[in-house]
Amino acid sequence: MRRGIASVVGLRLASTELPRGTNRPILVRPRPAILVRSLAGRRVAGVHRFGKRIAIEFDDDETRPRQWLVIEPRMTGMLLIGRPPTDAHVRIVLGFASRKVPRLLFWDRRGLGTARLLDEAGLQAACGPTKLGPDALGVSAADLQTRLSRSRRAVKVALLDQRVVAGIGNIYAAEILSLAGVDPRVACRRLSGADWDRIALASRTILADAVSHEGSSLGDATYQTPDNRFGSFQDHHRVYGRENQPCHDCGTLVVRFVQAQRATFFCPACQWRPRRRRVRLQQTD
DNA sequence: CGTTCAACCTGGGCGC
DNA sequence: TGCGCCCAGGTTGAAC
Repeated sequence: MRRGIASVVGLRLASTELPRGTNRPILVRPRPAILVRSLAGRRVAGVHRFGKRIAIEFDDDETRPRQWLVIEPRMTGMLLIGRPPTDAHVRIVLGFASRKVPRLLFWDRRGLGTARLLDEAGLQAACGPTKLGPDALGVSAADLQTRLSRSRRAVKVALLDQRVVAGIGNIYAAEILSLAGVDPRVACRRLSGADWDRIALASRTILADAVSHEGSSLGDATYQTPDNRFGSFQDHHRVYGRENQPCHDCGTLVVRFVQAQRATFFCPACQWRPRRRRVRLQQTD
């Protein structure tokens, strides 16, 4: 998404529109009238990604400090230079005086996304290390181990915590643990160093692979790149969305269950619980 | 500290 | 065809 909108860098804003949402408008800060005025005539100095968030950076000028429009697409939000899937649900239209890139849209069907114009301190508070852990595309086993080795949380739930590691969502948490061969239900403190090695490697591998396939475009969240290409990573999913279908590695049927109010998919044969260290009573069968 | 639940929304899919 | 449910790449805060 970030790379797809990089062509707006250097362009100057000619207009900002916030079309009325159907029911409730998406969360925009500051309120629309002020946001529009704050953005008028600004030049885009850069586009950045912090975990799942995109930050469009605007130069400072005589009256205004350097600021960042931080966009959280959440479930169905997309940044588009091309056409929106529907005319409804266009939330923000940034117009540029450019033939090549006349506009950048934030489209969000469900409207759960947010957009906030922040100064340096606000950016730090929203996207700094207190809110976001190391990026999942480059996370190391040591990063994960120092944050989670004493945690009692189930490893899949912990991987979804953006303060632990930034950028892993529900699809990729399942895919990462599948590749790593780790049971999503296991408490973090039960995992070994070798487990963390495999999880960190799987995180980097799965996300790099997903990015190169331009994401997963499935039913609800039909992701499109900013220039309207659909992702294809859904065709490479090991477990996500594959309930009752055979595991590609062993043929066992993929299981779906709910964990922290989110669907979890895993192969119960390839992703086993580690044996408890505590001695168990002998079974007398 | 960890888990569960509700809330914020729209719309596709499914069973009846 | 219509209706009611369940489900969905997310985050937050309250309650237990």
